[in-house]
Amino acid sequence: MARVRGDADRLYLFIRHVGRRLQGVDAANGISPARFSALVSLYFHGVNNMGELAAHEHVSRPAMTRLVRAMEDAGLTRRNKDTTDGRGVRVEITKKGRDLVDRVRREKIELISRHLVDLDRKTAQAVRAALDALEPLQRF
Amino acid sequence: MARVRGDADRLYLFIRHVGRRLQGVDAANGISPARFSALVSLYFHGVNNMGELAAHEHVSRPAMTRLVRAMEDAGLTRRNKDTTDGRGVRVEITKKGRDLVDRVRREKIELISRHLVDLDRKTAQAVRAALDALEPLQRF
DNA sequence: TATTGTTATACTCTATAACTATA
DNA sequence: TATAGTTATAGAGTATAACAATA
Repeated sequence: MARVRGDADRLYLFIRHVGRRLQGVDAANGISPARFSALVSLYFHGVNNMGELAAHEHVSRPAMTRLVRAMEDAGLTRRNKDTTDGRGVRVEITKKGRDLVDRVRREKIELISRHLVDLDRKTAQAVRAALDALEPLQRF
Repeated sequence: MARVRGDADRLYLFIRHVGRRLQGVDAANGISPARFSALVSLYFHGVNNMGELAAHEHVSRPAMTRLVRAMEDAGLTRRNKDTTDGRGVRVEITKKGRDLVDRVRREKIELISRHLVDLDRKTAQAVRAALDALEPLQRF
């Protein structure tokens, strides 16, 4: 058990440090982590209703209203009325938004890939096995 | 190489999701991620000079001044003059601060451990091997 | 009445520029 | 002059409460 706690501690520090480093890529591309994250939800997760988006991002609805307005001002998203519910708003990612996500995502993956590409086959398999095993940790 | 990029993508998403979940532990303990991170630097990394602390946390000095003041108001740190340089400030973590870090850290590690403890021996070894291999990713 | 989204308000974190005190 | 730290100011993100429009 002491060993498990040691591993958990290492994993925690790893996530903290690498996570911080990846945020730097957002900044270098002129987008905040909060906006980038919302944009990814719009792009890949098919979430485009305002309230759903707030829930998906674990953020209050007023906060999401502001994020969406900022993204809209930057030309990254568009806003449409919900035809089935007069109260609702559908948020849509623009081409410019998709291009930005593609670019930032590519840079982050490159950054990580540079380290993975040098691993020998056995170690690469260990990384894959670890990711498989740790997948449940992502659910929340 | 396509495989490496796929692994990098999975690792990126893993860090994003688990990182967000761990931040919730800070909030549940009434401390912001920024303050908790600075407190950890004071506790474990022997950094206690104001400017050093700002650099270590990748934050401007004015921002660190505010974080330290807030932690001080909460009784988590103490402030001493630097005896060798009249301009300098030494920040010291209090018992209350150490207790908080211990508690939050324990909760985060427990959260991760719950998933690691169920792994079979071979998978646990894969996780360790992965952490060893990915260590260079933490340097920045 | 309940729900969706917005506005109002307030607090935290952040950076840059200007300032004070010491080196 | 240069450096350590602070204060001043401004911008972004966040939440809760109060509100509008629609269901």
